[in-house]
Amino acid sequence: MVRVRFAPSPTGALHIGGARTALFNWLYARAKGGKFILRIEDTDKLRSKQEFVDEILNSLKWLGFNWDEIYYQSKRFSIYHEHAQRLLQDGKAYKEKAPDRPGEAVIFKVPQQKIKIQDLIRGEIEFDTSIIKDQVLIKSDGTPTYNFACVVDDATTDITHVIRGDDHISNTPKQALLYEALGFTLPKFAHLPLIMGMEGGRLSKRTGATAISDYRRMGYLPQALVNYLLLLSWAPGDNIEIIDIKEAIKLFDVTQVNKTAATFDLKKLNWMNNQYLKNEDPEKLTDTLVPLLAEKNYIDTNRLDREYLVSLVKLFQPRLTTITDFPDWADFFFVEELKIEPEAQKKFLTDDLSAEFRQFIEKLDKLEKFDILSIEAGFRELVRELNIESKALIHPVRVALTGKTVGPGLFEVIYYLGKERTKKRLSRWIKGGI
RNA sequence: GACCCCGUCGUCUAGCCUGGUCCAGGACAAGAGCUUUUCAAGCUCUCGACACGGGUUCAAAUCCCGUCGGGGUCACCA
Repeated sequence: MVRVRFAPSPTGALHIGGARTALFNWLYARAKGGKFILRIEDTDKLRSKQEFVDEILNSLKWLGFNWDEIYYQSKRFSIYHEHAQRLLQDGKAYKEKAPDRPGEAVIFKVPQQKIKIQDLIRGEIEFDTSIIKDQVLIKSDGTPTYNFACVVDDATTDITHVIRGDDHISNTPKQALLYEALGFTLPKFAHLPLIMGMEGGRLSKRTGATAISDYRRMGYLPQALVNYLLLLSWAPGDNIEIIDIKEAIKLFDVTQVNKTAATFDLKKLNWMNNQYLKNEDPEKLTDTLVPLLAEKNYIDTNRLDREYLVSLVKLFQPRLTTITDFPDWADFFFVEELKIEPEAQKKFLTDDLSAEFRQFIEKLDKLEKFDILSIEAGFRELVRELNIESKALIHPVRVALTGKTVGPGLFEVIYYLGKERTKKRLSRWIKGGI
């Protein structure tokens, strides 16, 4: 049975690169009907933090990567010592006391040989281990080193496929030597290309947000982020780009993953997010929006007109790049003190439109039905009477009502704003009032 | 520096393994237009790449070699 693992170190948040590694492991496990195992590499007591463990686990859950087993390296120290002892007894390792350190370290005698690694993605990679110096297995404070703990864990938890970042290629010969020395069978390896930042080099905080939780906070949908990550170094074929995870499980094949490092492109992620957002169930979208709106005091969750809120969400849905665009763009529906963008006011509300606005209000008052079609009919009629272009009045009215030059169709805006609020906002620009 | 990995439009990629159907296809971005009530969406179009040089071959993006370029690793970090 296929058993893969994702082994983050809780010294920081789960980032884009880690998430992609987790995704490919998870996909492989699901595709093969195997197990996806999580291993928390918390041997570094100083840098590992519980908050990061929580953060990583939450991000993984949010992305939908459910795991079948979880291990903590900090709870397995006796296992590492046991295996180190074996190597000591076999004469494959020795102890050494460094002058400036308290205890003794266990060090692996690295055999000098040529070693060939079969990589599922890259094929055969050959190394000459004579340039590798003896490796510390157990540090003088008793904690295992990364390479040692990694090998012992992968072997004792029956990992069949090690799918990890490219940056581990040079660890592979060291680990292979340890497998041999310990008498373990070598798993299969697949080294994923790294994800680079737009400026070249590894994706880093300088280049933009790297933590998955940041993307969540910024209003990205987990499906969109996963879909985007999926397209980095892998393609489902047939020019498919938007693909749901179930379909991806069917099509995924590690051996078809690219060898080339991919650059993280926020613009494409944004496009992807919009694609998912406009097809998202409005009810669900409303659910995620409610806490955000409550936080801004835009709504009172105790007396919420949900149906009304859902219609507002639908109004903006095809335009959203991120979820958080909604509170920013739809603010005028929720606040009584309308903020008018200075630029917008300058552009469309400098001329005196008292007469036009007054007549529009009269039209609205005369409407038999206050619905979108009637509002538009009334508006068109007025424009005809005034003998002006529609847009000559549409733009100023939009700014007066929303404070912005961009937004949904004006007649929908008026309908959902309601007659009273519409009149009130227009009358502000009428000299001498209504 | 040594060792290892990689090199198709600005970016993500298809094609490469199994040479010809590729004067290289799709997507994002950019630009133009349609629609129009702004923006977004949608639709149409444009721009744009096989890193370079040698081979092999009737034929190379595809196979081989070299060069150059990019990246990674060289810790008692993980």
